[in-house]
Amino acid sequence: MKLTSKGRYAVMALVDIAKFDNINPVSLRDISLRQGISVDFLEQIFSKLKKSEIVKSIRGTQGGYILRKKPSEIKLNNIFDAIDESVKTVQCKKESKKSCNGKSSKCVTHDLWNELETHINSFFEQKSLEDLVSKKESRI
Amino acid sequence: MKLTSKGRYAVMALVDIAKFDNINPVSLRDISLRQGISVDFLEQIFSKLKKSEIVKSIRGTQGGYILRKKPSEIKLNNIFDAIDESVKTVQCKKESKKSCNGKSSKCVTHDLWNELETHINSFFEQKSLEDLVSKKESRI
DNA sequence: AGATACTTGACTATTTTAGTCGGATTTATA
DNA sequence: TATAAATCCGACTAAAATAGTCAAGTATCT
Repeated sequence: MKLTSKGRYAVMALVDIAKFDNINPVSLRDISLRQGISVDFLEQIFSKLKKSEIVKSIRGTQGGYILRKKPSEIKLNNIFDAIDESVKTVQCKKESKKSCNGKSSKCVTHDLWNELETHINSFFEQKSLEDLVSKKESRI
Repeated sequence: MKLTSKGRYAVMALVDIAKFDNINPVSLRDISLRQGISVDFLEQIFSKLKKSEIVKSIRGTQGGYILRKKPSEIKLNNIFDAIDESVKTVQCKKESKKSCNGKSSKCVTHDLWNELETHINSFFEQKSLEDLVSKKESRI
């Protein structure tokens, strides 16, 4: 199991924006320079973040991106969902009851993977951008 | 983040063995038929499980694999470590203090990923094969 | 001897990842 | 109004990882 760059970058970029107020838009170029991520790649990521209404874009000179919500209201799972990088432990989502791996009976570890998925997601659901900006480890 | 087939299969296969006592060896062919995983692929996986001393092999007719320890002593993290499928949230393992993503300062989300890794691993460290064989949800 | 099963290592097709590239549109400002 | 700075959009691609397959060998039981 590993985290993809896209997921890591998305969070890094949003933390970067959150740190610089939510009044002035932050350009991808600035994020690129500060975080060391290519502008082209950031564009791809932000296209999705925008569709999911996590950020708002302002075009033209002096443009950039602004968070649509307060940092405390943006949870990590919102971010991962937006860029389609959510946790996937099993393939059989559609016909979860019928077939699992081509076998007719539910696979022996089916419940386990669901549990794992829930466990990881609970982490993402608790962490917000705010937790990352203020490095106080507010929750314990 | 997603779980690979190799990881999923490894656990499925070991649960399968655990279910059939630890006295008679279980052949890969049997596991293959019951779990729907190709024998060739299982061979790859078991080669590693053997190296990590999770299973013992018995060659020849009526041969197969046996667990080396009690199901309660085989934790999921042992399995994932064995097949080299552990959780990886950051690349910068070696020089964790010096550089992160090519930048000189520690990246803004560095601590976050370590936390995530710890969180996921704690799940793997608690779950043993026994928990999966006896579907009683012993914990809680 | 023959069948069964593990052992080993190389090979491969497909998919995913991690970007890059080109061109278009929008907008502030000089 | 021209220009520069930005977002927007879609196609493209090299490299790596995934998910196996394949072939040939060795050990062991009957």
